[in-house]
Amino acid sequence: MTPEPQRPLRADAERNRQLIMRTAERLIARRGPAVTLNEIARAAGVGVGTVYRRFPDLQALIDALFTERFTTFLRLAAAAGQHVDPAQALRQYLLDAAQWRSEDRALDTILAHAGTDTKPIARMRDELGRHVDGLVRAAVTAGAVREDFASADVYAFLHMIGAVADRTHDIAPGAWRRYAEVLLLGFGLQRSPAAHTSAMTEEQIRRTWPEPATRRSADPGRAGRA
Amino acid sequence: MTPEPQRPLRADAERNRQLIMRTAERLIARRGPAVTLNEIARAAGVGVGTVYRRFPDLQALIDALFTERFTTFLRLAAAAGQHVDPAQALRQYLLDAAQWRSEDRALDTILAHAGTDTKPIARMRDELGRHVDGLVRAAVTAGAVREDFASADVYAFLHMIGAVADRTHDIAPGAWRRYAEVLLLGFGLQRSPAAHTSAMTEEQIRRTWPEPATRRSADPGRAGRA
DNA sequence: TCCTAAGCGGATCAATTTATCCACTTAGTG
DNA sequence: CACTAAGTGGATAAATTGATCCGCTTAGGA
Repeated sequence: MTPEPQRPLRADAERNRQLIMRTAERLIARRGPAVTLNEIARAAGVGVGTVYRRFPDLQALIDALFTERFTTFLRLAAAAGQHVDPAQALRQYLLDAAQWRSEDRALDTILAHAGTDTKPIARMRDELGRHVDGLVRAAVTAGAVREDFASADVYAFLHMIGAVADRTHDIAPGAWRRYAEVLLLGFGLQRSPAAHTSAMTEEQIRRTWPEPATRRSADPGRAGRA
Repeated sequence: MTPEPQRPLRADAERNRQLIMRTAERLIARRGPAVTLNEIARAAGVGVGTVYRRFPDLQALIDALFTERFTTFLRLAAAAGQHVDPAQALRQYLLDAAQWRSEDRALDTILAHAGTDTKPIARMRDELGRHVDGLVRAAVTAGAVREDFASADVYAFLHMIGAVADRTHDIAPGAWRRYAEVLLLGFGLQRSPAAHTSAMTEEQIRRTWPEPATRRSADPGRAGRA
């Protein structure tokens, strides 16, 4: 609930808060939303009480992580916006975000389980929306993408790349780039099939299908909370 | 474990087995891997004992559902193979599988959580692999796709479409088609940008980002069991 | 240095989940 | 129809999880 406490935390408390969040990330990356606050406390080497005092429940912890993540999206969008060439700008945002998405193994769970109805989050979402919209509009106007390209395509792009990245991370780490390239081509944001980012080997495919998993968390883990 | 009992089940038992599986699908589609066998029993209107006798645990139930699903993949691949035109064949498999993937809301969870090490499943996987390989090789030979197109791209395609479909199902049901088209274009399996399958509206985007979710199931729900 | 508000940790309890067991019912063969 | 192997359901034991509470410790201002 409380996004940021008014009185700053005592130094040790703040340290613990960070420790808890970093530990939670690690655990979430490994086990998905099935993690437990008690479990996180143990892994972080602090008492359960310490965790529960700072984060009433797992939801609150995930929301906090979500806010951090969202900030990163904003930063990337702003950075990309610096480019003078609209095509470059859009391409950079897509690729930077994709790269980050492919590296942060906790991101999917965090995005999927964050509560999204709080005021500050709504504000950040609007801001990101504006940034992305700007990038997209500029690129379309400049004729650098197919003319029906829209913001939705940016989000879809990231979801798609994320799906591939999550399933190939341990097997063929760079594999997502191939699909990023294919999508950019399909969107008309890139012309030629680019340097061969080759497909995966037989064995790599086998290990991707179906992908590993953990129980707990509507991983289709979807639906439910909404 | 037991994939198919040797002595056929008594009629009423078989009926209950089906009832349980159909109920489980519904519940999994709605709540992801967070479902409980007791919960399924209640929803199916049978006793817990009945469920546990047939399926020792949730894993067994999911494995059974997985086998059914895999059979469907095989059927689609075989059907697509009938086409004389290799381009048509590959395209049909991709689109049929994608459509099905977008409709079966339980599929992602089932694929993500199935145990994959059993003999019969390995056999089915090999068979599907051969089918898909055949489709891909024929299309490449015919020059209907970019020459570095590989089987891995087929699986990646489905993961990517699945990601979009799962997140837009309730909001913009046909949205996945747009991205299927973009991917086909990017893979060189299709030439022109096709009839405008337009992007989503502002409001639709907002509701997709981030998407709804349920706890439990490493949805990131990933990693863990492997 | 002293004092106290703030923080800490983990024993402990409530709630939920998982899974078993067994007295009762029923399909379906002879 | 009668008999029995097969199946049924749900009360309940065991295990796991979620969350609180409170006596002890400590940061950091006066």
